[in-house]
Amino acid sequence: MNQLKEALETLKETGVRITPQRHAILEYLINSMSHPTADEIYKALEGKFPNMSVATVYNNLRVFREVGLVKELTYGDASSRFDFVTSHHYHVICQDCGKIVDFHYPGLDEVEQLATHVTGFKVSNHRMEIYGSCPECTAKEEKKEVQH
Amino acid sequence: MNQLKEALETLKETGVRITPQRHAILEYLINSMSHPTADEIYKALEGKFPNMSVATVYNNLRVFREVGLVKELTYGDASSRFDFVTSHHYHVICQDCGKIVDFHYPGLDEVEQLATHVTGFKVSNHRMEIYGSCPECTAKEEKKEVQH
DNA sequence: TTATTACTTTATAATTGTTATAATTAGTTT
DNA sequence: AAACTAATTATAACAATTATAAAGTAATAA
Repeated sequence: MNQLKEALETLKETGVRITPQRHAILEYLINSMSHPTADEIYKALEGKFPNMSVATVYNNLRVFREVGLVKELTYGDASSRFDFVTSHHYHVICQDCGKIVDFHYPGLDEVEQLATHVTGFKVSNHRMEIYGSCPECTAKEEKKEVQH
Repeated sequence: MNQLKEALETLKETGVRITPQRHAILEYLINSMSHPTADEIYKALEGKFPNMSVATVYNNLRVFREVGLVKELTYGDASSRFDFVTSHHYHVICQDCGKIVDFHYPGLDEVEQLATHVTGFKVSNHRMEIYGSCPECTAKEEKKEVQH
């Protein structure tokens, strides 16, 4: 149940030192139900750590990613978003407002297997995202249509 | 058969002017069996168009994307790669050398439908990529193992 | 304890992919 | 041809991220 405790345990096991900053970043990632950017994390912890550098946030997010605690979701020019890894899930992303909603679905093992077979790759993982318009944005769009 | 001709036809239909630069970029995208970055395209066409600006490449790739001729694959900080849209296919990406291989697979309509149902989003499309190690890199890796 | 070493954070500079801007050129429409 | 619109160029700006060097902190060894 206590994800933070488990995460800290993982850090210990992998020999990653648990600094106050790391603790805080992890805690924030777990509690935040959103998928924050590095900058959002940085700003959120400004109160607690007035001297913390942005680089620290980036460094530690990378550390967490390498240990497998955190997933990085990249979007070209825009900021990456970071997601504390819990169970296997995908993301549904609103193309209008950028909102990200978790979407639980069994892993696409079949696809991985076929890809292995067809390409000869040693497949390790995959990424899937679903794009569309969230209910709120869809509603707004329809309102506009009516006014025309 | 002639993809370039079809693409130019699409441009005409959508009222996008066919400039020499656009023609060349499209041609390069279609003939290149790789998935070039904007910069690669820029460099490849330097000979033909010594005065062409990088901005032109970016602008036109955006135009092509908006018309649906081209797909943009974003990777966080790293350069986007651009893929001329042919039939529906996915990509298998080597995490060691970055090679991208096309992978034909029926669209994941089922997943989109479920996402629509569960999240209330108006789903328009999805993105899937498979990551792993290509045969060449796997071989290299195994060679290393033996030497240890 | 003290000395040594390795890790971490901080502050800042540098890098890089991409976009915005303004001026120029080319194409279209009247 | 004149007026208008779109496209290209050259350059500057921007924003996300990373590299670097200095300073701080913790772990280990003597």
